[in-house]
Amino acid sequence: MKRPTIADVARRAGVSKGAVSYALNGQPGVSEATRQRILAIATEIGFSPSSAARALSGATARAIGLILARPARTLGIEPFFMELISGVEAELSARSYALTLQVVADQNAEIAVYRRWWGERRVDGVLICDLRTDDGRVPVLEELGLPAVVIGGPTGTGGLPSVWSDDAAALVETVEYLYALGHRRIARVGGLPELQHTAIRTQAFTEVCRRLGLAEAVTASSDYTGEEGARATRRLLSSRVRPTAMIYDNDVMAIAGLSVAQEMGLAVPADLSIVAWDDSPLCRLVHPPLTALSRDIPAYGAHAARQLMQLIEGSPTGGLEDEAPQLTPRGSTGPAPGNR
Amino acid sequence: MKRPTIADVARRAGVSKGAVSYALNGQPGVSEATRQRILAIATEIGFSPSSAARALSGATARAIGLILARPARTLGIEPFFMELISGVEAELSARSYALTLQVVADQNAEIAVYRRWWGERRVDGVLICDLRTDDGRVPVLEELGLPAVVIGGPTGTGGLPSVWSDDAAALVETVEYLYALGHRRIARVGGLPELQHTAIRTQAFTEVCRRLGLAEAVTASSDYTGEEGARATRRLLSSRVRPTAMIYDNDVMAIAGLSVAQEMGLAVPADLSIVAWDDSPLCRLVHPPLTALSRDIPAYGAHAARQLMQLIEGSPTGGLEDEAPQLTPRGSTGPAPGNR
DNA sequence: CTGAAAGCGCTTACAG
DNA sequence: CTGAAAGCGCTTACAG
Repeated sequence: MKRPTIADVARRAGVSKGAVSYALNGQPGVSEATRQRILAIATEIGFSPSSAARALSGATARAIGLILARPARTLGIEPFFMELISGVEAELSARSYALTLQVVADQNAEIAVYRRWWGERRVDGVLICDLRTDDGRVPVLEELGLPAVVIGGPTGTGGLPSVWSDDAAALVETVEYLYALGHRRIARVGGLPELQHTAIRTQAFTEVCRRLGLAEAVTASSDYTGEEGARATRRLLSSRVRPTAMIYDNDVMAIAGLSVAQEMGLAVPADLSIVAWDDSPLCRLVHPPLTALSRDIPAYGAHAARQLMQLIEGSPTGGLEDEAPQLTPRGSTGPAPGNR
Repeated sequence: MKRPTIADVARRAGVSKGAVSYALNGQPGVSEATRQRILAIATEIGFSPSSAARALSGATARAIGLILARPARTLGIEPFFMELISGVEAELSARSYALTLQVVADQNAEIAVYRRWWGERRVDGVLICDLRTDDGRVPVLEELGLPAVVIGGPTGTGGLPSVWSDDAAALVETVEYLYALGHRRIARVGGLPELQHTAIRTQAFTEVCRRLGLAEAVTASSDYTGEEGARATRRLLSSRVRPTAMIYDNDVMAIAGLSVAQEMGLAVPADLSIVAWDDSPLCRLVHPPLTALSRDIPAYGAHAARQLMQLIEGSPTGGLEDEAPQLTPRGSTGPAPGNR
């Protein structure tokens, strides 16, 4: 089956190729009656303009890129990325933009792909995740002039617009909530320390603990896997004065922490309160269900995609502060031991 | 910054554009010395050939498509898709192929996107997931002549090659293992009944139970969410003669089932044995860790991608049977009650 | 081994 | 409002 081209539509409509192009793209230059006739014929013979030809004649590639630079084993277990992608897609598909996804080993590989995509004109813009402190991708994207929106921030994004949420505020709210429940020894299992949002949360944690006069404000670092979450929990719960509340930087580690607590004979929340960052269906699967910091991740992705579309279309955009994560109390948090 | 074109490379090398093209694509027609000089210049000025121009002049788009037609909420919680994608990517990136990903609401939307991609020449081929019994995508892809590999099967794929694993054999092995442990009342919480692999598993389950003389071979249907897994478990465990072992079609439902058992005061595995299909790190996070049917999902994705590459390059391919899922016993299965 | 040229299928000024 | 034509950046026969 030969794929129809614009010439086929033009011939059947008895007009020039230019007229078909104008009709399809909603440009002035054809009468309304002609436009309708052309559109009907295009639909009838199943014509879609070649994306390559369009891109080559100066229009856009109608595709954006997203690169994930995490090991496959941590990508799969975190619902975050799939939820983000589905939100991005919702925004893109409304405009028939495609999403080009790539999974790479590290940031150098990621940067190489940006350079290649730029040279190939394969994408009109990119969304970048997992912002690091002093992120090497930012200057490269700025140098290339490849439109980019950072998912994260708001600092360290150079001149790139970002879509971000106020993690510091959410962390402060969480610690104050635990403090109100009587907790005085609060520990935290943080994510990869080189990630910007980890640093923001760690700093907020340290500051609010100091302000409230909590001495033992330990943050353990991890790689988001259940194994590391369990190991960090075991270590913290084995310390001389063990914490009565723990905050985890993702749901998988929180669930692993819950298991460790149970294995060590501690009741949750009677002996230990647990809070998970990034709510997910997993948090409601376990017993007790986990108190979590919830946010609408698909919406987050959709907002980032919308900002990028704007940027590609040439409207300046200053980025967007999304809603801060909401503390959603469930069964895993309660009054501190000896405080009931 | 203006992006360099093939003409820039040709000018600096003092050759024609044709010569540059031959050099870059490893075609005969240039001397080795010239080729090396051209390649060095291309690297130096950061030249990558425009994917649009390449695609337009008859070469391939160097992209394949993958469409996921599941609701966002079930996409995120199942590690399956991300693991599959990371395996696909590993195969693609070695050849600098891009992956175009789309998330749609239903199969009609999916078919519409295939038609559009074909018309746009946006992808050279597609990978299709979640094969249904009497799947509407198969005849459309065959009619279009869009190269496609089915992830699933091996039946119901029409003339399309498929990469599949022997789910029936794995299910039989599982039931026989539970039977050997003394279980005589085994129930199953299956996935979406319209999916081909669900049907295959259900049929295998029914047959092996009949062969072993197990009367109560109930299969409950579900949508893979924890909520439905929990509901089905509650219903099955409340029946007059409750099962002593349960098999779940995904890990999330198995974890939900474990929670329900605990909530109903049943010890796992003393009162109830649990088996999860598709092992994942989640299965090792809970207590007891779940016995599971494990397979290498990234490898599965990589194999499918490789088959598709072959198909695109014109080599006929008959599909591939991947390894059957392996039963991995952990703490959630044990002797049937009264059989210890 | 190399160069000049046609052509892929669009978009978009430029004439009429 | 419409048509003829140039041009996007490649690839690939076709001459030399």
